[in-house]
Amino acid sequence: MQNQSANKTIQSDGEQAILEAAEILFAQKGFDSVSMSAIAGLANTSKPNIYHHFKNKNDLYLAVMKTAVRRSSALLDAVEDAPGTFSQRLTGFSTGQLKNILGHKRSTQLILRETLTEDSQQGQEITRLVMGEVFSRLVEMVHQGQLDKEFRDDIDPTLAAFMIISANMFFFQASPIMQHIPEAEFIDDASTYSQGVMDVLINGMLRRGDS
Amino acid sequence: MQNQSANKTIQSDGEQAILEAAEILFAQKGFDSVSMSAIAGLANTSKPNIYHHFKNKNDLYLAVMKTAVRRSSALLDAVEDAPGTFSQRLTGFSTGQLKNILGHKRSTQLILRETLTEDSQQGQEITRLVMGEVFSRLVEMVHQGQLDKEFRDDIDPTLAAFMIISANMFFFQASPIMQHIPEAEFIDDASTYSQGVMDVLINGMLRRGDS
DNA sequence: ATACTTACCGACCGTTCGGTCAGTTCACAA
DNA sequence: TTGTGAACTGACCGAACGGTCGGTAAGTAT
Repeated sequence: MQNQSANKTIQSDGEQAILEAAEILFAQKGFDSVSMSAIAGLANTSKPNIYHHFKNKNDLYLAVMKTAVRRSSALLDAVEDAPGTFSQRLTGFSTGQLKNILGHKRSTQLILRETLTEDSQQGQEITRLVMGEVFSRLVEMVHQGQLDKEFRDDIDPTLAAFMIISANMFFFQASPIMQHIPEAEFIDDASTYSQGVMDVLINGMLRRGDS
Repeated sequence: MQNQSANKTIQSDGEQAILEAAEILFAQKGFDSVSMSAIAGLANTSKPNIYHHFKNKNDLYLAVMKTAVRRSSALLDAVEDAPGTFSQRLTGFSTGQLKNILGHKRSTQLILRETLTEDSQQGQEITRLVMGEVFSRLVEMVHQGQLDKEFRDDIDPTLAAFMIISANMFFFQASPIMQHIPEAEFIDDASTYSQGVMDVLINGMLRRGDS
């Protein structure tokens, strides 16, 4: 038992396999619906070996969440300081976030699932952390756009940011269901969707009399 | 054993208590995290009595979902054929839906939870049903607004409808987390939120040169 | 009174759960 | 070669799970 209580820095091969298997299963079915035996089976190891690396089921879950968060917030920095108008930068940020979400479906599902369970104090804190990060950057960007007289002054920047995030998150969440609703073709093309959403949103935020 | 397999028409007092307890717990923790004993305890009855009314745990869950859906779609008809511009009607519809969501948090949480679990074929069908209902009406309303030359022609009505729903759903879902983010004051006032969202959205959809 | 049905319950069953224990394998340092 | 700690495992534990059994209490129709 080397590094426990989710203070990971270096993982062995076996530990990595356990984390991956756990992430897959936890994202698919949720905490309680996944047994340690199932994780062990998918990771091609034994149940006691999991307890050799993690002190209990909850500790394993937290470790999975932490790696998910780390991965999610890593890809965020790239799109931040692009050039162009705030409309363009905002659109870039939004499409980037959606691409990020769809590129890490398991992590997203994991985090999104936490928003629906009242208990698990720790899980909600983690969620708040990763959500708050994206949120703050978006709010700041919108606010700068207002100071630059590009966006209307009478809209709440936090609300605008929230709308962008909600459009992306709900797109991900509702995809499997919307797939079966024939009218919604946009669900199959994330970039078209992102484009359309930001078109309406930006158009609604722009000052009148600008380009 | 009288009426089983979720083909309910009339419920006795005891059965109603079981359904209510089950709805509360299922919404709070999810299917697998709730034990039949816990439901029996909350309903002030015994576990075997639950099996007298429902043939198994899954049947009970489906029964709970059905009553939730019935309640959700009932409150929908009121706001449909209001007078006014399409902008006003759309705003009314949206605020009505959000009020409906917040007035039936347990049902909403139950349905929202189904969107995150891949299995449970039946549950997803139910979700698709109740979501599709709202969705269709919204799409039709936006489309009419376009034919009336009130809204831009170059936006996808299904996408606009989706954005409205996503704003409402994600508001509900993210509330407990946004509560702890100080910048987001709008989270405490649903009607202000709804107003702000629809302001941006409608503004983004309006034809230029109209009032 | 009798017979039948419905609502309900204590006790119990087989199974699976999270978690433990004693012990093995193996790499590597002394 | 021996020692040591980390990686790993089969067998097992008490507890809790979903579900069943036999039976009771109460209403109701005959």
